[in-house]
Amino acid sequence: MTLRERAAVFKALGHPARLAMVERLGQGECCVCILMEMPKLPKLSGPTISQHLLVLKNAGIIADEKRGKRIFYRLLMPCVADISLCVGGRHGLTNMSTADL
Amino acid sequence: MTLRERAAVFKALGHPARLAMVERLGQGECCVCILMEMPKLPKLSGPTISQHLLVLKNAGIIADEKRGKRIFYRLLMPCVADISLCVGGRHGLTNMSTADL
DNA sequence: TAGTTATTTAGCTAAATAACGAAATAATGA
DNA sequence: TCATTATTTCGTTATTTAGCTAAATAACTA
Repeated sequence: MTLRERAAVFKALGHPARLAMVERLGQGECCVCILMEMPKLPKLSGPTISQHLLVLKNAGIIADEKRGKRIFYRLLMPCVADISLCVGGRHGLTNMSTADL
Repeated sequence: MTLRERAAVFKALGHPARLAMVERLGQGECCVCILMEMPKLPKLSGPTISQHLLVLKNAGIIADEKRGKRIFYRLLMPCVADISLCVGGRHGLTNMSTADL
């Protein structure tokens, strides 16, 4: 993975709406309809949410799958959910676990 | 640390030049003059480098200190250097060490 | 003091991003 | 088949970002 590609991953995470989505997806896959109702953020329109999801998908962070009328997204890089802990908390990764949430 | 602040950290890391600088600073502090000569990137002008460093500083990722004629930068969040490993490599953080470079 | 080196600040332009509403697509249910 | 629901695509606008050159600042050296 090149420097450029790594930077693209961080860039994709560099928006509050997208980071919130990724943190939510860290708990397990969910459909767009759920992501559209996350209370963490000022309510964004459907199209805007959709665009943000596309950005994350293009960076290789998430993948989508259609099931019936809905589209479900899931995290392809589980570590990015942990990264938020690292950045948000003590500044070292060693001995970190999800219990630190 | 709020969602917004965490996102700001990722945003700051989301440019190849800045990510390269952070990865370099992960090996220890250095002055701007060194960062300006990193071979990893297409050569950027001094002012451009300076602006990138300011972005990293505003995000709380690095700090500067003047010593004589030079200004030295160092990493305030050592974990961000490790993050690059996580994103670039296998997608989990457990058992990661610098040997994985 | 004047000159040199290292770095930042200011001012600008071009390109990228974020957001929206309207329209399109796709799957289901009546 | 027609309407409904879930989501994306399109077209537009406002804002932000990345890069440059020129000028300013700060610390050393002759």
